[in-house]
Amino acid sequence: MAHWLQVLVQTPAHSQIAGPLSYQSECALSPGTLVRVPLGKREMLGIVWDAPTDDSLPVIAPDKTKAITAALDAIAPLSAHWRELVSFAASYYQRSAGEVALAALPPQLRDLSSTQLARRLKRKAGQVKPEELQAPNATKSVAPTAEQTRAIAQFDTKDGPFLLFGATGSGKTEVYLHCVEQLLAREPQAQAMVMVPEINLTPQLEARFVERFAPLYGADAVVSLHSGLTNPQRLKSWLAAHSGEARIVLGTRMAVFASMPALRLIVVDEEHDPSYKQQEGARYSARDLAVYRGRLEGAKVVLGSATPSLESWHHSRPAEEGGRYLRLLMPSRIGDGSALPRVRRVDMNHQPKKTVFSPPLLNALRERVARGEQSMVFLNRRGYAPVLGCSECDWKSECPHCSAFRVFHKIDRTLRCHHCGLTERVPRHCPSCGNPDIQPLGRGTEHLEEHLAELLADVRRPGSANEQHPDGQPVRIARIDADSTRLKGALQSQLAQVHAGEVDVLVGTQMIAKGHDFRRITLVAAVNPDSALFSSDFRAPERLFSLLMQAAGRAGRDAGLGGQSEMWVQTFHPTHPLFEALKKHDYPAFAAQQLEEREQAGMPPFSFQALVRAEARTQEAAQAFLTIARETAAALETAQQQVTLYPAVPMSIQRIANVERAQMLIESGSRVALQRFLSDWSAILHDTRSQPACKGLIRWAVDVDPLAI
DNA sequence: AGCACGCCGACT
DNA sequence: GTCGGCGTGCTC
Repeated sequence: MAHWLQVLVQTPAHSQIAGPLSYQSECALSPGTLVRVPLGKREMLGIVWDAPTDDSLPVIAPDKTKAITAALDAIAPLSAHWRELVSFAASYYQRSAGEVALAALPPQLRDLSSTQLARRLKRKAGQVKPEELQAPNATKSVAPTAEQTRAIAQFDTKDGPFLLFGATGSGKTEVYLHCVEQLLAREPQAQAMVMVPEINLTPQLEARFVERFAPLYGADAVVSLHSGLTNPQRLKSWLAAHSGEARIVLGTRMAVFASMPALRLIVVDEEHDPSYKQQEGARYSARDLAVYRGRLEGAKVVLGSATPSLESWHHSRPAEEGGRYLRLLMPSRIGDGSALPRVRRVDMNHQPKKTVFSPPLLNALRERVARGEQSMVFLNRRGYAPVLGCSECDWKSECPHCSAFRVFHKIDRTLRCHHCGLTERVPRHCPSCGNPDIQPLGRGTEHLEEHLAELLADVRRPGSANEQHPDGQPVRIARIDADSTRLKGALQSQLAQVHAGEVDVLVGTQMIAKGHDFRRITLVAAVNPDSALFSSDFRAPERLFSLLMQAAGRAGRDAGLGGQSEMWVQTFHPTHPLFEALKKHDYPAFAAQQLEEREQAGMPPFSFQALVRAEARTQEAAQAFLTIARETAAALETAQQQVTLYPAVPMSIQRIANVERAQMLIESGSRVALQRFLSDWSAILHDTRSQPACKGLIRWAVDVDPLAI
């Protein structure tokens, strides 16, 4: 007796087969079971999916169906909750369920045959677990502050979702630890998930959770899930989470899809961070899915940030005004001496032209070096100069394959395109007119590092008696950016140098603003943050404010030095509301002002957006695809209802690696209306591809709730 | 996406 | 005469 099964496989986004495929099986298999199925000439991993409720099966000719190759029944079926999460994500972000489901599983599960997998699981089961756990005597939990206690008490008595709005250094991690601890103690099976935005932040988080929970539940109770793991490690973590053996899963955005049978708490740390939005394939927001999943599974959700996303802040307005999240406030830094740093604005209109380091900032830096304190200088542009130009003709270092300039890297005398990767040696003469005088235009971190070394060459840091320089040693400057940390482990070792006090001034990109706890830094300077103030991206101010607040949070974390710590901002617009709010460390004021602007302009969170992006050989083909899809959409009933389709436009970087890019914005005041339209429209989008005018189209994709437009 | 089939240039 | 270029088309 053969059974019909609906099976999801990793069907490519643009293939015609989007839904589950029909297979036959000797025995009935419950939904969620992993299977291996033949597809064309290949054998693939599949997941038995729920049959459609209207039992119109099979839709496909019975003689075309094949039998499944094997059922991987050594692994428990994925739960109904997990399947619902996948189905929701697929439909919300306009991708096939198969793509979302299979991408959410550890890659090795796809690669291993059923026998290989069985072997692996057996080996795992054979491992002996330590019988006795260490007595929890080592748990040296510090007494929580009054603010932490209040936040924890609210977490305990309310359902959430919660927005934990806590200043940098207010001890948010301690609150997470407490919430997790209480929850796991109360229920013997309960599991918790804690997400962080970046892989770089997982080691220190893991250390804290292991320190706290390994004595209570064993070392295997805490696992990590992120793309830095090897495939076997990832499979191991995934299986531990899936079996319930792991009580705590730490990870990056991919962790939101971890299979956890008894999930009771999801923490999203630094919830405002753009890294939570996947930027390829299914472009999901792990933060938003965490909230959805929490509601689905009855797990509490805590979003934490010192500078919440305006979406989350808006959602956490008072319930009377329609807020859905509960705001937990922790405004104070821990420790008496460690007040928030004083913010000092330098009006660059009053400085000599082309000044990089204004005299007052330079003096402040010199003083810190002379006192043996550390400073951090921050510029969001790596390389030596963003453009190289000829002084005689109008040649500029344009990339031949992209509509962008190649960046001058003095360190290896190369011109590098940061978009397509093209790297060439810097020409000796202007390639256009032969003039040997080629000038760097603008400044990057490499230049800053070099320039600072010249400016501070005469400063001596305090020497101790046993050193060979009785007058003190010259200043030590280090640079941390994507270039200096390219090699594996380089970031960790560079950070260690800073921590060890072997660096006086640290120059870097936003990489150094995030998360790293530099205790001895007393001055942070943003050299040139103005460009974000007038960016065409309406979220640029939000990102800048968050970045500057985080950078400021790096200063003066050591209680002993906190009193004198400073955040410097060089700007041509010192009275801009963003800097006014920054000076007062007043996120709520900044958010109120931004939300007002957004409401006036009808932008998120007061409207909902989706973007269709097209890539093609020619700009015409990319735009033709979008324009035809837009014109065809007009016939749809749902297109008339509260949905606006804007004309197709070239993307801000129009060409990358000789691929032309265009996009089209869709906006609606109603999330539901937008969703209805998108799902109606997707068939049209797929069909549009075959139009003659779209010849040369390479790919297209929908981005729901895009972060950058 | 893979992996086929399918029809035109430079090689043992 | 073949090896192989990647252009279209299918996969329950």
